[in-house]
Amino acid sequence: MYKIEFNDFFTYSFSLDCVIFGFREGKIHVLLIKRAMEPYKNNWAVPGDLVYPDEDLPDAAQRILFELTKLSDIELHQSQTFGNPKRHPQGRVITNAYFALIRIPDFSVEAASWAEAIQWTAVDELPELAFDHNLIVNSTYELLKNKLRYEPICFDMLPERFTLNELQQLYDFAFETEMDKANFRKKIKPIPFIAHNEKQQNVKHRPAKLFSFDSAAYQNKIRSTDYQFKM
Amino acid sequence: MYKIEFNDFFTYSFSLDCVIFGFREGKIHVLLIKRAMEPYKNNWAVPGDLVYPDEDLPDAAQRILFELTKLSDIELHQSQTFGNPKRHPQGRVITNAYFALIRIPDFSVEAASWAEAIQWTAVDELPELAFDHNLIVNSTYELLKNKLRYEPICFDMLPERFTLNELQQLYDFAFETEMDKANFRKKIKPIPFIAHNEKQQNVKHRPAKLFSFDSAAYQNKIRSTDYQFKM
DNA sequence: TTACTTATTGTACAAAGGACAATATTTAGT
DNA sequence: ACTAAATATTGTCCTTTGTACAATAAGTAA
Repeated sequence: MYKIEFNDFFTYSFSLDCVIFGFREGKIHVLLIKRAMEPYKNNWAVPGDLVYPDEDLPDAAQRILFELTKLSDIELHQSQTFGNPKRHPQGRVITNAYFALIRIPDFSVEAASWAEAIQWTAVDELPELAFDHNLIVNSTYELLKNKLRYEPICFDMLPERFTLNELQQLYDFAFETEMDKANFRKKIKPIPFIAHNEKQQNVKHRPAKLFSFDSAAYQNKIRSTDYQFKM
Repeated sequence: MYKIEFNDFFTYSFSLDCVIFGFREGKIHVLLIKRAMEPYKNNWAVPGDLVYPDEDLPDAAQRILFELTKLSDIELHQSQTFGNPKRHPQGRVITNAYFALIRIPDFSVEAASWAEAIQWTAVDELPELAFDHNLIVNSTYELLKNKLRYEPICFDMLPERFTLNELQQLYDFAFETEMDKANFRKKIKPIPFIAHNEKQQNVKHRPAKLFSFDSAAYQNKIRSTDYQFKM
């Protein structure tokens, strides 16, 4: 295994930053880490690492995500590349952003050795981040919002079983809208769902029905018809 | 100015490839260069170059485009980053693709010193290209098709004055459709055009009227209404 | 003047989208 | 058991958008 570290001779390198999104309490959140070392010690940042010399980018993304969250087999999406020569105080580091969508309750976040703390932060309440990470997160969030429109990736953030209102909350937050409930349901009609004989628990009003995204039926539908996911 | 070259000690580097699109004879074309040197000597490739150590990516893209086409002030869009460790036979070269849209007749292409030949090739007739350039061109073309749907960038490829049929030909080619002429015109109604008192020349039938894209009116419209370009 | 070719506009119907009302199912309190 | 309160879910009307296809207009070439 390679071991790469910043040192006095460091001048040119390539890194990969993971922007990890989740959905909680009606808002899309990003996983942030508090840096335990210089530069930007004690600042919040998104988890990233240098890419090994013979490592492919998707592999590096999986590795970095796993090292941080212990999650594997997560679909990772390439975002943009950021290469401003001044973006890293210690030298030229071109970084490639990837993003992943996960279910927040599915794992417990723990600060890894090089991180002092770790936490989920709502994307509309970001603090000032290390390096150009505000730019990275915001650009990637724009990309996410775009993908939410044309790909059924919202289900990677929602619980496996969710209510249609939770689904709408996600879209209302992302698109900054307040869609009519009835019209929202008409809009999502073409999406294949599995309706469960199970209802919301612990609410003090009529509980909503729980649904799952029917991935198999979706794959089938896009293959055999000219259906195109659209929100 | 920096001078960077491949040599025996070369192991790790960062380059930028420009995918330059244009529209001609009803088809979207890509500008290809025939390499005059190893590796992949005599193979076709998209123009690219190494990024200077203190050069920002948009600057590098402008420089490389200018060196090749002598065009400046062209809007460049970032595409994807390709980092397979085996993509370059002489070492690890991570490359970032950018793309530009230009009006083919607006300049004459000339093979630069390091290129033996240069030519426009229709995107549906690409030969086998050097490195992973087929992957780069195809991925970037997918991105272009997506942007054509939501941004009025088609006008960067069309002549300043064009017929509505030429506009439709561009979209029909990109989307692999054959839209109804009448319905196409209804679809583009919201787009602000300048209608000229000028007609197509040298056609042996009723000549079509010429239009231009009204950029100022478009900017105004998206600012003051909730209009969103959509094809 | 006429045939031919493509440009441009119109009409009728279907599908999708939005505003808003009506009904249904729970919990909590009496 | 009954009622109020809260949210879930469905339905209706109407406007906008999309599609198929027909009709008309304006050039060229004999």
